[in-house]
This record gives sequence, C-alpha cells and structure tokens, in this order.
Amino acid sequence: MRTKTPPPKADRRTAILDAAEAEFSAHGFDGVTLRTIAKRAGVDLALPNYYFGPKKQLFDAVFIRRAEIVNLWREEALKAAIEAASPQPPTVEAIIRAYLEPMLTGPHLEDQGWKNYYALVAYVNNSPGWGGRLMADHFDPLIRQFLDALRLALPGMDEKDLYWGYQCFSGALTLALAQTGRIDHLSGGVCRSDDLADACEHMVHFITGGFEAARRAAPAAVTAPPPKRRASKNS
Amino acid sequence: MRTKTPPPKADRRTAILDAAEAEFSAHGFDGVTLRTIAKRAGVDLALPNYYFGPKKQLFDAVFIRRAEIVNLWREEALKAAIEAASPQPPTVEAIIRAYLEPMLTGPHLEDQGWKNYYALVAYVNNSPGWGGRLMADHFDPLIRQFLDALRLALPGMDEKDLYWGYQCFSGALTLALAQTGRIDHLSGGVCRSDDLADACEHMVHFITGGFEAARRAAPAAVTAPPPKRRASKNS
DNA sequence: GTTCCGTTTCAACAGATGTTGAAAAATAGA
DNA sequence: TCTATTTTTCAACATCTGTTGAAACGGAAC
Repeated sequence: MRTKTPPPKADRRTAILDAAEAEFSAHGFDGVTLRTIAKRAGVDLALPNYYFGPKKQLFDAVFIRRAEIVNLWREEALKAAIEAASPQPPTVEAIIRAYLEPMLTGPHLEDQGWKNYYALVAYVNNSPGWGGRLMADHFDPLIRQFLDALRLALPGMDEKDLYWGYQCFSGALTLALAQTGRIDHLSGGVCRSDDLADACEHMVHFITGGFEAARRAAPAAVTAPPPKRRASKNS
Repeated sequence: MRTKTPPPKADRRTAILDAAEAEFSAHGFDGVTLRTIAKRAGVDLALPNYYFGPKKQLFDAVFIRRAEIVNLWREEALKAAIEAASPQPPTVEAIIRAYLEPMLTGPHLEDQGWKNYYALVAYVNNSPGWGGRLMADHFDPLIRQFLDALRLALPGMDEKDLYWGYQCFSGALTLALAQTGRIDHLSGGVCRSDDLADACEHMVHFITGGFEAARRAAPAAVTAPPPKRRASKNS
C-alpha cells in the first residue's frame, strides 16, 4: 500500500538512501526498521544490506552523502567572505552568514531530501556517544576554520568564551535544523520552523549579537563563577 | 552481573524511574528495552509494566516526574526577578538568569539523576512529532510567562523577532542540556559540557546580547527576506 | 546459444521485543 | 490465625528484528 511508484528501474541505490534519510530523520536510528526503509524505497528487504552492509553503515552513508556537499558550500562562502573583506578580517556578521546561508538559503531547500537531511544532522548532533564521533569526523575541520575567522573578528576574546559562544550558536542552528514545529505551535503560526531562510535571517542577528556581547561581558573569571543561589533546593 | 545491589526492598517504583531515566536519556526511546531497564533497576521484567503500563507511559512518567519540580523553581525565580526590579520591569539579563539558573546551577546537579533528566529533555525537545507534544504540554505555560516578561524588557520588539529569539535561546539551552561532550572535544578540554554552571554563566551573556541585538537589528522585513545568493547550487 | 558477473528476489534463521496471565509471595486487616 | 489485597515472580505468547545463503534474473562478451 505504501510501495510508492514501481521502482524506477536503476537508481535503486539512491532510492534506498533517500528512504533511509527520511525514516532516520523522523524516527532516529533505532526507531526505523530495514523493512520500513525497503518498502519506502520500493526495493527488496535484502537490497540495503547488499549495497551498504549492516544497518549502521547505511546510516553513516546517509549522513556522509550530503555532508561533503554542504562542507564545500560553506568553505567556499567563508573564503568569499574573507576575500571580500580583505585585507581587513571579515565582520562577525559576515562570518555567521557564511556559516548559515549556504545551508539555510537557496534553491536546494525545495528538495524535501535536504530538509530531511538537516533534521538528521540535528538528530546526530544531539545524540550522545556515536553521534559526536560522526559530527567530529565530518564537520570539525570546517568548524575550526570558522573559529579561526571569529578569533580575528573578535580580537581579545577569551578562548573559553569563544567555545561556549560556538556551543550556543551550534545549539540554535541544531534546533532550527530539526524543524520540530514547536515554534509554530508556540508562536501561533507567526513563525514556521520549516521556513529555514527566515530562521537564518533572524539567527544571523541574534548570534552576531551574542558573540559580540560574549566578548564585551568577559569578566576575566578563571573557573566557574558561582552566581547568587536560592535558599534551598532538595537534592 | 549488572544487577546492582539487591533491590532496596521498597522504593522499587523510583528505582524503575531512575533506571529508565538513565537509559532513555542515553539511548532514546527505541534504543532501550524493558529488560535493560528492569535489570538496571534490579527488578523483574514484568514490574515496570505493572507500575506504569506500556513502555510509552513509563517514558512519560519519567519525563513528567521532574518537569513539575523544575517548573516550580523557574516560576519562583521569575517572580523573584520581577519583584526585585519592581516597579520597573526586570532586565533581559535578569529574565534569562531566572530561566537558566534554577536548572543549571545549584546543589541538585550533584545528583546524576538530574543530569540524566536534562539530557532526556534535550532528546525530547529535538524529537519531531510526539516530542513536541510532551514539551508543549509541560513547559509551554511557563515559557509564555518568560516571553511576557521579555516583551516588557524589550519594548518595541517585533513578535516574530521575539519568537525566533526564543528559538535560538531554546536551542542553545537544549544542546547544553544534552551534554554530548562535543564541546569538550572541540575545545581540547577548555570547556566541559557536564559543567552546566559554567555553560549557564556564558549562556546568560550570549543570549542576553542576542535578544538585544535582535531588537536593534529589526529591519522591518515583512516576510522572508532573500539575502544575497551565490551563483549556482544544484538541487 | 553459452558463459559470466553484477543485481535482485526469496525464504528462512536465530534472537530480541513488548506484553500478559496465572501462580506465588508478601503485606495488611480482622 | 485466617483472609483479602497488593506486590512480585515466572514462563510464555506472538510478533518483529537484522542478517544471510542460495537461487533466480539481467544483460553484455564471446
């Protein structure tokens, strides 16, 4: 009943990747069965294993497929921002835009596959354990390039502030990528979480302001500053 | 072999909740079996079902247990901030602190159960579908109180900017709650994702600056502003 | 045609999964 | 002590899970 159109003859490999992408992004790794993926792709149960090996390797293949593409986009955007501002370092806003816009704006967003992939990235980034390994292996090199650019754009910023700032940035982006629809419900329809371009434009300002405030507010605290505490709280 | 200490006689109910909390937060709903939970809690396989019904209801019970507590903490902190600033509205920073500090600072963090619960909240908040329902049912009322406070602290701010700002805020908090350890790896140990108090103090400045910049930068754009686009990008 | 090789199907496996009903044990009330 | 109620154990169920090996199919080379 859900067997889509009869399989398009060839191209079964990418049909499996697309189906797995949609299912994994919606239900997580353990919430998906190979039978569901095969049925959605319109192929036999044994075919995913034939092409990709065990389930975990199929998941990795889905994750890696578009990671390389989006990394190229972002690297190119960062280089362009640096070149456009040369010999000055680019502004914080220009760096944030180079980080976000290649992902969140552009005609590729009309492809539901890309939206599914972004939700998958959000899932991976929030998964403890093996999720961190996947993210680190495929995104850390590029992230370090952006951190280097931010160091130049924010002279005198403490390293700790920079990393915590990136953590905030990454969290905001991750939740946007997840497209959970929660902001739709909360805002009564004013904001739509599937409008990634809108999310992008607002994030640019918010995150830029966050980084600049984080540098300004640096209280030269060395370790963990204990703020005011309430009277009691049960353990 | 993993049967912990012999069951502490009574208190099997909370032993099941604790075990389920630890397992669900680490592996998600579908990544956990009732047998794993029962073994970790040191009880019989059939006992979780006896107390909580089917698996999904056990998950909900885990989620709800501490939600009510943390909501009370945060509501109390917001009221205190409002009262302390009266008759003026509290500052943005005071509101952000009231939102974050009850969760992220205090002696309850020495209880690993609370850290597990926070990771569970992060998991739920990033789960599409049923996750959003759980969050909305148990956290939206309090969130609306904070949004009301922010409206007073940020006069003239556009509603859309406010909601997208909260989305950034929520994303940053969610990733902090997840404690994935990714920031540890990325920063080479400078930041530790299990140091929630440190994350809190940095988030306060970053998010406060983000909200204030979001108000400042409001370009009176009506819908989705299409920023500059690169030459071509495959679909 | 015949052979060969990459692809696809089919059927089945061994094990795990959520759930349940009935028996057994513990607890409380009289 | 006997009874009634709650709690715990045990064993099993029907179903689903990832994976695999062998057979069947496809088309191209000879």
